[in-house]
Amino acid sequence: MDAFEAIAEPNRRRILDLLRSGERPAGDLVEALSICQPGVSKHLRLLREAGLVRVRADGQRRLYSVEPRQLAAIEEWLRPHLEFWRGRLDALEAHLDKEQ
Amino acid sequence: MDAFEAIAEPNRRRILDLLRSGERPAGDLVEALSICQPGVSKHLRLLREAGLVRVRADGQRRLYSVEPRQLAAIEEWLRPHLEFWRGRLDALEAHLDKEQ
DNA sequence: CAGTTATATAGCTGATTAGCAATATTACTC
DNA sequence: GAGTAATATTGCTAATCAGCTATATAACTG
Repeated sequence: MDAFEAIAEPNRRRILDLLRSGERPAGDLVEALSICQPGVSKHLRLLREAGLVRVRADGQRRLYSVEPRQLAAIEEWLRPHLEFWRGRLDALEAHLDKEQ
Repeated sequence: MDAFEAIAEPNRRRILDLLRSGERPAGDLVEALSICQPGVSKHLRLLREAGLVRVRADGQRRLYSVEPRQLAAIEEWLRPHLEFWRGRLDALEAHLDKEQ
């Protein structure tokens, strides 16, 4: 699963949101997510395989944290689209200003 | 299907890429995509339902173009993540500078 | 070592989906 | 109106996936 598919699922986006405040044990995420523990574990695995999170062991717990490179890859796809349209909006505004 | 799911599919991202140069008839996209015509048509429908493209009729052809608002919505989810990590990298650099 | 806690995996089910071939629709042309 | 071109819809199949329960693994605690 690539990063685009990984962030298509709301619970996985929520996990990434929760990890924005720093690394957290899997249990924290289970509490926050209203799906069962194995479900969260599976999402974490997919996120890891997509390169979006990292794990390290801390005793019997696993601490997860965001791996930002793949998020940057998504932004790299998105940026040209946004730039193109930002340009269009700017041009429209300039046009309207001119008409006043 | 929401915008996140819509851009999870490579052919749909490719369609959006192709539409960056302006509106195009569906047939152009079929030629570019190496999947069958009904397949492209279905992707276009999903993109439309996700609010990512717009259509207008031109005779027997349908001209598709990008609708940027939903792409902006994706960027809005993404931005805080990128900002957070940009901040971390900046802090790291400052730290390393200080140590020299 | 027995019990407990934290997390992962396996196995299942229902839902969704990407692809195709075939057909329908709509508009244009003669 | 008949034929053709462009696109959409239908109906199918194989694959994927999110969720669950049950079970396994691994680490800590007495």
